[in-house]
Amino acid sequence: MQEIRTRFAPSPTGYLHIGGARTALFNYLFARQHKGAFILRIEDTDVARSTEESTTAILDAMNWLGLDYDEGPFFQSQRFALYKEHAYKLLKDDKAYKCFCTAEELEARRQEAFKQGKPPRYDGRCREAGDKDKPFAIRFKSPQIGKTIVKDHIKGAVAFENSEIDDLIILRSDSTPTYNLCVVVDDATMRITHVIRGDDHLNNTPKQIMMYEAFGYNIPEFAHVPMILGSDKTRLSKRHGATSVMAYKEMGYLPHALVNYLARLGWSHGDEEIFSMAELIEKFSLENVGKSSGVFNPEKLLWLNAHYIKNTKPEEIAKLLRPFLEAKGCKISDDEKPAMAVKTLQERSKTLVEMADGAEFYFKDEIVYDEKAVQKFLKPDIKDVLQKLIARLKGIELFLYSGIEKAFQNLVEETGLKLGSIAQPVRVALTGKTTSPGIFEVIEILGKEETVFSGANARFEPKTRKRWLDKTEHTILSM
RNA sequence: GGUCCCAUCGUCUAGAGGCCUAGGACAGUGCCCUCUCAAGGCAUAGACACGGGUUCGAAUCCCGUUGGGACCGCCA
Repeated sequence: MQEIRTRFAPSPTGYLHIGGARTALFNYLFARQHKGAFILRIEDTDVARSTEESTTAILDAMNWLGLDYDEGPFFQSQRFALYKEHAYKLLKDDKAYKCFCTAEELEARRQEAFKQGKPPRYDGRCREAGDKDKPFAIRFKSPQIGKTIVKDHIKGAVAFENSEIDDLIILRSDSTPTYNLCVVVDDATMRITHVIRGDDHLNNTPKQIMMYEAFGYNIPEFAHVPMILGSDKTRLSKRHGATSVMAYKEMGYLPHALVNYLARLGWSHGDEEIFSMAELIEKFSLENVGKSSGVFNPEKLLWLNAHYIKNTKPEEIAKLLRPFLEAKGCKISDDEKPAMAVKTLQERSKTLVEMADGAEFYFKDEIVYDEKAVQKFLKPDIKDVLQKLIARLKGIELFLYSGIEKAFQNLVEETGLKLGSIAQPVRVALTGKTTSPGIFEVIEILGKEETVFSGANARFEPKTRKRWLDKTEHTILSM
């Protein structure tokens, strides 16, 4: 049984985008499932547009997504000799010819054809031109009779009339190779068995098949996956929001949430929605990739992200959260507190950015008070109750959830107040906001010292004071 | 303009001729739970683009129409 080999072949002209990531993922899954090899190839034959930064960005993104490759990255720019050799071989075999038309002439003819509403095809005029003492490009002499059938794992058999396919340039007049030549040479020499790529390449495929045949190479299997569209059903672009994979990292997404989302965009396994990487590798199949293009739905991605935030160990989330907290100026000393804080926020955060916002107060000596919240909940008439609460909290030996809860309950019984009318002011006093994790857990994590002290120092005047006061500063509640 | 691809709820999709009064998920709506915000639970609304065939029977097969998309480069 032959080894399954797939490849992802981005061109380094920008960051890794959502569509590319999905193509990479499908190739990765297919290779892993068949215990084959996943190869990364950088298609940088267009020297003018390719940049090293793009290559790095793509590598970073793949690494973040967990798409590790077995071979590569290979750079086409380092294989020019090989392509040139192939082009000249075809020339020698009379399967290609020199074209002396200039780029300008070609462009003018194309414009003219468009104007007349005709297909802008090359007319093959240099096929019989022979040799001239002029600069030339090399064109592939594509067979003009018969049909070429693309047997595609997703689209089925797609037939093209050979007469519709024109002679494409494989070697530019500056001796650099073009895309179609490179892909064929590389896929053949790298022994790629399955070419899984976007269906924008479907129309190129017959040309490539012709070249495989001209070289006498085996034709790989093809699978053309449908495009990803934006909400208006046009090709996904920046207009529709973030398209860069790494932008999602910055927005606080978990890599596996994106992976899971991308896998389910176009592929399905019955009614299942949640897949671990291991499950994806086990269950993925090209047969279950849909034929139609799909709209990228940020809301569902967000839901998946929330799901994984909820269902990942707090310690792991804490690790991922750390840079987000530090970006907000939080100083993280120990490892225990972040994990505890995370635990209280997992059910209420859809992204790590959101979680960092919610966790900020745990880690800052100074918190920002929401003015409206202060005015609404920290009224003087609550001072008395707060004072009583502080006294009770002070009396707790083991400062844990159950004891704290009991302190509140006792106070509720004693004062006849509703829990809410006590909890809300305390929440504002401790967090500066009206929304937070459960107040008992907040108090437990903050600890006795900080709770009692900041509770005592809670603002009752709309000044710009922060929660944590220096011990020497005066307190509003006299203690 | 030519070639090619595609077509089930708003979105992702299940559906391989009878299991479909079309299932699930996200988003929406309502209720429950509740110290806030969430999460969760329950319920609800919502689709086979259209027209012809084939068949006892079609979301499923065929043809056409319409609508979307991709490609037509000395870009990849």
